[in-house]
Amino acid sequence: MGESTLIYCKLNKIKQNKEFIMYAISMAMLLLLLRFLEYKFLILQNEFGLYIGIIALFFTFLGIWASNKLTSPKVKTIVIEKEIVVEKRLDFVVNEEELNNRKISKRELEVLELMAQGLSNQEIASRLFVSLNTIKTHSSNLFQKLEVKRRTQAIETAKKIGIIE
Amino acid sequence: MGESTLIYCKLNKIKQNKEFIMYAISMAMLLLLLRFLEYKFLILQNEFGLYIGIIALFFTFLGIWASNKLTSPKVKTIVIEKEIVVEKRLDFVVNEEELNNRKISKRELEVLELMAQGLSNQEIASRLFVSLNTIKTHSSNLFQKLEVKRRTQAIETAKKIGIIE
DNA sequence: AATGCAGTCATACTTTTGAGTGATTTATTG
DNA sequence: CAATAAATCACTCAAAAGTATGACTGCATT
Repeated sequence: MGESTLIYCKLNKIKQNKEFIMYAISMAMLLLLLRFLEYKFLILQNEFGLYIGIIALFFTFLGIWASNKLTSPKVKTIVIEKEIVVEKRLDFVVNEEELNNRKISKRELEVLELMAQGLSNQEIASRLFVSLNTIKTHSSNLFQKLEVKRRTQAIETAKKIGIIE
Repeated sequence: MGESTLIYCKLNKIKQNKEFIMYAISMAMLLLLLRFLEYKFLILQNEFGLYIGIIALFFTFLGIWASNKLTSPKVKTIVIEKEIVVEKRLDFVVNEEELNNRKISKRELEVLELMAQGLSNQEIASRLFVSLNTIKTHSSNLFQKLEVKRRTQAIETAKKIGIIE
């Protein structure tokens, strides 16, 4: 009786109850088959039936234990690829080299940025608290430095060479 | 001797040699222990030794089989996060919805694109083999549909709502 | 002290852009 | 067939953009 509780505990520990119940039933049937064979071929005496059963049980669980403990576990690996879209515009940095090469001043860059936002010269002038003529001068100088003729081209070029976002 | 080669073949088939060699050794020792017990307690006769061994082997492999076949495999889910840097310009698709909602025609869109490239109205007219006045009409209509006042604003808005690159 | 540069502003002038209006032609669609 | 939308063009007028030139200031470098 002490043995059966120990077996029960082991079964609990393994935690695959359903399969082991099925297995226990098949095992019990095999034992019955053996008992039947005892009488058929007169190989065993009655008093040794229990002993054979214990041997069978012991080696069965030894096999289970060996398989569970010494065998590397079956692992089914499912690889899920999760796509993460990275926005490119987040890490915008001003191309300092172009600014230096073309000698574009801070003020000119300011004007260029407001231009790209679609402001008129008058609006830029008001925003920066200077006269309309000053903005015209700045933009004229800008066009020369960017080698363009119009503000739309200036915006296009400036974005391409990376001096505005 | 036929038995041991059979066992060896089965062990080979299972392909977990090292653990099963250890197991085989421990099993052999247990059989020796049982043989020792045979003489100690006089439970078994010599002629049944082979029978006991077969029973032990059979139930051992039954246990191994049961453990391997009836055990559900452990599912290991590996989530691989795959970073995809999206070039904003590469996968550009025209926002058809905005075009339809604002009722911007094909020709107007053409003019808008050339505008964004920095062309003047006269240059656009020459490019499309139409008169300057036609381009003016197109751009005027565009500005109304985009709810802007200037071409620079038109470009800005058009890019934002995704109707041009 | 002299030089150079960025930033400012002005004046005069030309070109481009844009608003407003109206008209014609050509498909397409109900 | 009539209605509609798209595309075309013209004309006028006003506003904005852009060119060219010169000048003044403050600041830093030489």
